[in-house]
Amino acid sequence: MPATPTTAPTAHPAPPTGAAASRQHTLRERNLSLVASAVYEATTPPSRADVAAATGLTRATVSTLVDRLVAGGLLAELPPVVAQRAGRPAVPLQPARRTLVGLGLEVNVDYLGVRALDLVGDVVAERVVTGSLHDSDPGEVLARLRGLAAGAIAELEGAGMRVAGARLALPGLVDARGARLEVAPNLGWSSVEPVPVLDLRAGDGSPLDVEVANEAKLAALAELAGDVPSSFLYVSGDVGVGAGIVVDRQLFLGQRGWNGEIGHVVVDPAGPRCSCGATGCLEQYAGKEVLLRGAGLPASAPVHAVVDLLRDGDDAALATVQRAGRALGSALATFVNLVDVSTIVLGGTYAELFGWVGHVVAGVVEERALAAPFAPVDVRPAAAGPHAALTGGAREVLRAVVADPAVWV
Amino acid sequence: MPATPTTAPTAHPAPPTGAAASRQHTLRERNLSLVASAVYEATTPPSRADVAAATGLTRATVSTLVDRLVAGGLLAELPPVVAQRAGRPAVPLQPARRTLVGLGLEVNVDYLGVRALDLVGDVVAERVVTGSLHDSDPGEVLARLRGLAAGAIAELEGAGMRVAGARLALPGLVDARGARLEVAPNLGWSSVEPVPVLDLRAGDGSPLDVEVANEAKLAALAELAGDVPSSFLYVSGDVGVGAGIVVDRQLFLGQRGWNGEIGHVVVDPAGPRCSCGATGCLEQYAGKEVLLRGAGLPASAPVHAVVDLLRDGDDAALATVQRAGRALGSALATFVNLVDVSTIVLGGTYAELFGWVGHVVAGVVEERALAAPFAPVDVRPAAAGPHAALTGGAREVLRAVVADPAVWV
DNA sequence: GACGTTTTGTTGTATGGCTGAACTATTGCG
DNA sequence: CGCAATAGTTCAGCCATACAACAAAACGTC
Repeated sequence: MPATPTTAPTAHPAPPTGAAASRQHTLRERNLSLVASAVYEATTPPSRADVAAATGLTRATVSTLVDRLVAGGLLAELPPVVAQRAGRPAVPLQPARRTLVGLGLEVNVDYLGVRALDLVGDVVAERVVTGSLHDSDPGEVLARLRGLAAGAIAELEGAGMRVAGARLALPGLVDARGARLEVAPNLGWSSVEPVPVLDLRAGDGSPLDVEVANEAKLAALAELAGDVPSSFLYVSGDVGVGAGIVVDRQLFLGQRGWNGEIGHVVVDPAGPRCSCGATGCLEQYAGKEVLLRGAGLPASAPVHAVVDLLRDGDDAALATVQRAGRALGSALATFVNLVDVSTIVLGGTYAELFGWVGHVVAGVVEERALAAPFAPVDVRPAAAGPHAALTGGAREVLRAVVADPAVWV
Repeated sequence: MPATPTTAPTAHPAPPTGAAASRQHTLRERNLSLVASAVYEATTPPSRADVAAATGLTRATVSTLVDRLVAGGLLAELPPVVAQRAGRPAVPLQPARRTLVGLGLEVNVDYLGVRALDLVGDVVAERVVTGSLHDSDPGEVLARLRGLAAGAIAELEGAGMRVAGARLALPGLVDARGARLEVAPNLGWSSVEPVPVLDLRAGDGSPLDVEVANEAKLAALAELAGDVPSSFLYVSGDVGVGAGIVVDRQLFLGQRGWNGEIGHVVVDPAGPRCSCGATGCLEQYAGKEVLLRGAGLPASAPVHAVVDLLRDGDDAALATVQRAGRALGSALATFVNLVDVSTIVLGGTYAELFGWVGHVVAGVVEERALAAPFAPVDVRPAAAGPHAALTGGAREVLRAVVADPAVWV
């Protein structure tokens, strides 16, 4: 720019505005990513010709790109299927198995764990340890997590796989660069930089790419593995209530990745006081501990205990869950009005209680969402299993690989 | 020369299968856009060498690209300034004046109008007609707007300018393609397709690229002309209350562009009934007509009348405005928690009343926004003048031109 | 005021990556 | 068995950029 602040005149300084110049090399990187994505996102293993048709590239170009990806261990050729039509049989392509893996890490209030996924989505390693981490010591907990992760990495590399990186899910506010946890109220952590503490390394000693992210956001990404629309809202119900916004299969993060804090939406200004200082926050109606206590159970009981009470037709449990459903519905209607998505995925606690809260939430949302008459809002339970954030974190690493495969070939 | 309908990505969500193959031609288009943007966004007219340094391209490449843009009427060379240092003096580059223009159109409750901006941001044509359009007939009103626009287009083309396209701002829900207005409660319109009704054409008869968008969102874009951070929330206070979310200088639209409907956020479930069917919506506390009536004025009075009362220390006006400020603050805190931005720009009615509502809003937001302790929320009045959506619409057209200049050279 | 220095902008020539068309490979079908 | 159909490969051509040398237009300095 004209008055370039501090640019050295000699070297190749990165452009300040983020948009980089396109050279021929850029072109190849983009098309490499395009081809990788086409294979990665296809429902049936496509041939080179299929990829060419899907991307608009010529078969010649696709061939060279595919060859490179196969050599780099990102794609694999399957044995040619017996064709039922004329012509040379196609060679189906698939993401490679057991070559590159992504690591999902998580520290949450009730457990900590590691999960590794390869490019086809298979879980190739997993270690989960349960136990309360309420008001725990970050250094001590992260050291334990480091142990779990190091074990998994050693096991994976022993089996000939490369670890592409890791994502650490935490139930709190994480800064923009994915380096620093500002605060996680339910863990009792604040101002923690977990990456250097974890200090994860590959077998050859080279440091692993590790980034921290919010738990609800990574859990949202786990849903993308299943049959879900390209835009949705994921609500993670636990002790706190968080959310992830996915638009066009991509996380929307806002300015600093601190969006989706639905737990502190005002449900009723005259409601009970919340730990955040305000009154009538959603968490005071639909937080896990409030739900448990409302059903007459200790705050540390498993959610399944509430389900048992509901099955028995317990009045207190039913009333509490309905009250929570109405509050959640009201908050979600606000969310839908402000963010505009037509699918809401209820995860965590709410997935378990879906049979009892689902229709209550859907009813209130339908009533208050402005766009509902034109596009009804679909409320559904989460499809990803337990510890969804682990899967989401691992998937996120692999997504980054597919989005920029040049580094790995 | 003809106003070719552009396929450039506009303010609306891209189709799902976005990524296209990159060929050499793509490369040139991208770099052309990069160079155009560099000049367009620079604070001081940069030289070719400055642009090369900023983009990372070589001076040779920048030269050929700039030459093409100059020939196409997107850039202009300024007379070389007398250099105060050694070396051949640089030729400063600027967006071209009076060559390509963007058209902003608007139909709102109190007025309709047209405004044309050229690439340097000068207003080169304007026609605004005031008068109530409450419960008006779409066909009749759009015919009047068509007259205004056609007059402006003829005037501009008479002066040798090309019209690149137009954006029509409407106070309601607009569909994803920017073609159809679903509903605009305060106009009493629903299910309108304004583009064929307007049927705007260039002098040679070729159809103009016209897209419809929400008024608050286009008004938000108008703020980008001034000194505003790259991410902010714009709130447009009028009869209804809408908002635009800008992240990284780009509108965030959600799945279908229906986000930001803050007017129907629940402030108090026990509050008054709203026209949308629910109770206690923000609009019932901070809508323009509620404000006016609360101050003892007729609903059709200008906002300035309230300012006069406030200056005189009128108790009813003061109480009403403070109540509105608290409600708005509460809704905005929710917004900030859900979307994560640290700057709130108050526009429309609230810009005029800023001296009285600003600190009230800021106080409530600071209290309820979860991230406030780490990053205080800045609440400020809008900088763009009246009818901001007109400016925003025109700017949006020009942004699309700069983002894909290949069509216009 | 001639000359070296510095910075800008403009020539060439080289190179990398994609296209398009021709070619080979492998099947089904009559 | 020959032909049509489809998949994948080879190779010349093209296009946009990089790189390097050069021309242009200032300043500084003795």
